[in-house]
Amino acid sequence: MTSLSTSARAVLAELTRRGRATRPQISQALSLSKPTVSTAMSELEELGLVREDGSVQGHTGRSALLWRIGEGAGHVLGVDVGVTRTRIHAHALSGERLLGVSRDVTSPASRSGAADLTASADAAGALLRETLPRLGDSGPLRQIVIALPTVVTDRDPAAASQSPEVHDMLKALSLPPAPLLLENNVNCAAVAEGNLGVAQDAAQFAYVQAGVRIGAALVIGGRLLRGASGWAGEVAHLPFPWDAGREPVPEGLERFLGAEHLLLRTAAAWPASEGAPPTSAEELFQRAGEGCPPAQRAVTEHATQVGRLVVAVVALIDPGLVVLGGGVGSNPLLVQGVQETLSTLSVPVEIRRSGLGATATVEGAAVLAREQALHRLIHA
Amino acid sequence: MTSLSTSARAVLAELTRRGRATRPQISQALSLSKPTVSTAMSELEELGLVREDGSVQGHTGRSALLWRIGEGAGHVLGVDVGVTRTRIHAHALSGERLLGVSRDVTSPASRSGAADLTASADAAGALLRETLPRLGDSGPLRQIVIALPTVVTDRDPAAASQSPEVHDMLKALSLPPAPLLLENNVNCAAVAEGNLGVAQDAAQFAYVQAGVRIGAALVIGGRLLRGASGWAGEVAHLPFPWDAGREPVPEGLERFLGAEHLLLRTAAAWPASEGAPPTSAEELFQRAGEGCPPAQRAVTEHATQVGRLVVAVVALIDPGLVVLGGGVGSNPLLVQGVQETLSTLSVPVEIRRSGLGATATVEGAAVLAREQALHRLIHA
DNA sequence: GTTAGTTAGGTCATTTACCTAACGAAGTAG
DNA sequence: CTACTTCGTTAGGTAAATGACCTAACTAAC
Repeated sequence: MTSLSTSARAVLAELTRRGRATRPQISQALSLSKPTVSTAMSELEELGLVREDGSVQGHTGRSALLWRIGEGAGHVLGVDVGVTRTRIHAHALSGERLLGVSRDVTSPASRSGAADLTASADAAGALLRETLPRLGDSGPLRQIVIALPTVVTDRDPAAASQSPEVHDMLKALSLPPAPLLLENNVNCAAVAEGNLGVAQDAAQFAYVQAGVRIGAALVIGGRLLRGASGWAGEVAHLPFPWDAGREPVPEGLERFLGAEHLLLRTAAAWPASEGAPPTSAEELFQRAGEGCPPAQRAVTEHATQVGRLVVAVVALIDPGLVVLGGGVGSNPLLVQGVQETLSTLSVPVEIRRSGLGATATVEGAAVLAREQALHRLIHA
Repeated sequence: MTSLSTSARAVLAELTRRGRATRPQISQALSLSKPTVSTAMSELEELGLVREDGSVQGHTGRSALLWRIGEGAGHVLGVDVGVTRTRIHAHALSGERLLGVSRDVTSPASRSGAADLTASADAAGALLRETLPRLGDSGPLRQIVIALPTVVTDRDPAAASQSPEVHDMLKALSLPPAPLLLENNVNCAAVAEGNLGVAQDAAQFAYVQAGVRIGAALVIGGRLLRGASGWAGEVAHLPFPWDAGREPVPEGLERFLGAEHLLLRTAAAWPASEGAPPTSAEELFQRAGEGCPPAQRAVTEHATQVGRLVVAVVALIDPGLVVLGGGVGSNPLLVQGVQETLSTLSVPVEIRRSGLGATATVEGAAVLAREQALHRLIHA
């Protein structure tokens, strides 16, 4: 493809920011003259990257044509290779969703919570092969982002597939040929919160996911903080307990704050008079909401501990906003307890609960894929 | 001043990166033609921003002239308003140091460790008035950065001086008219490590300062991570102890890891057979180095606790490199202990001790001032 | 000492990528 | 219908950067 002119790149970038826009709008936003915007737009139209889409009427004066990203710009895939369920979303480069499908991972490993990537990848691969033909003509596939429930040391699959586990997973997926990036699933969920969820207005925020496992992600100025080798946000490795006299356990926080251990602790403290203890986090929270005292005690205690993790995050990086997500973290009862724990802190911070649910990860992957594809189109 | 042309800006930026460079070097680095670089350089020379400085000989072919930032580019001031000592460094925009002076703060408050900004500002103001005339003709003063031992919520003094404490401090300083920014002292020290110290090769790193007080700073991609309201790195507010059964103390970590409490704990555990316990952190570390068992025990224990703080930093943001600084933190014995504590962690990380000493903060302030001044020259 | 080869640095016509000005087209307001 | 406003195109102009070419200055080798 011939390279775009500078002004065409600028116009394309502005158009992706606005979704739909008229040439006079773009002209004013970029401080470019009308002829310059017109020639740039023609250049983009000839490549199929933009197309006319209606016009603005009702104002005085001649009505302006509206423009948007066209079909020739192509589409992207977000793939969530999850432990219990795998999901695929396809988005056009214009931002509209073309497709969203999901499927359970049926494998013995999925119940223990251990990350059996191959089983998940098999499921995702099958789903992909059924789904891709349904996309029809949506232009070229420009980018795939795969969300993984593991630390992603190398986002570039060429480097990452030197690890046999990743290599096997990629083979099982049998992806169509397109640029590919790997990303951590918590990072993806955080991106979704920033673009589609409750953190859209925040310049920076922290995302803390509490569920079967516990993880965090940081977004600063719209960019993920990945760390020197992809380990940023892996709070499972925090020393816990952290006390002067006691030796902390490696992976201590994971064992302490994960859903499984929450249930074990709850069961241990459960009085016989209340019947059988809850067998899932959902049940525990439901019974706490119904006023069952031992369930309330367990939830309060757990919220306090998650709150201390949040305090640590806030004291270190002062995100201004913390979004709580995940099966346990997005529960309103938990959010309230976390807020109380934070009240002693002098750092100003807001807590919000995620409203995106289980699809946050795929949506984030799709957003990242679209961003990456647009970046390549615009800056190269 | 008339505005610079685009190519002149690019040439100036490249020249500040390289210090000294020839036109062909710049031409190649920026992919600009030789005539373009030459005209841009003439433009800069006419404004006094650059000047010839020797030539490169010994190579085959005609020898190229070397260029550097000139005197007309002016100079900047870094001011460290410290609790016990105040320092001022003046740097030319070329980077070379013009002046470095310091003075003790004589005030009752300085001994208790409480931040009496006014006393420090009085001392800094007096030092400034004596020092400025010595600068001679170094061109215009383009930027002042003041390092403060407090949280800096607003770097812009216009906004910050709404707080009476900051307002009084600025009044006591009676600064010459020039653009002014405030910055946290630990942040400044971290910048110094990244530009002049042991972190020059690191794309990102964390700086942990342990001394009378404890603080941290994060540098990502050459930029300070300041947080939403300037509280990033204020690890003093971390909950401690952090245990399931115990209630953490607000400001707990500060009380636990500060030098004063290290000495109190050491004295409490000091056996009568060893004579009087150490009265300063320097003495404690010296006696530990000489093989005194109770001193060694105290140092080891303290290193373990600092190590756990470092583990928390690493688990959250994976900096890849952690620089230990401050009166206590930069001691080799402490660094060793921290390294051992980190050995259980699966995140790859390197620990280095700061070699800059007590001037790190001013130097960082001067570096920030120079960066800011260059940024304004180049991008406006 | 001389000459060949290489690199620095300047001059000038040309291209590129914008801009402003002006005008017809297409809408609204009265 | 007339007056007015805004859109979008055409024509002409300009500043910045380029490529091609030349001279200057230096090194290496004979």
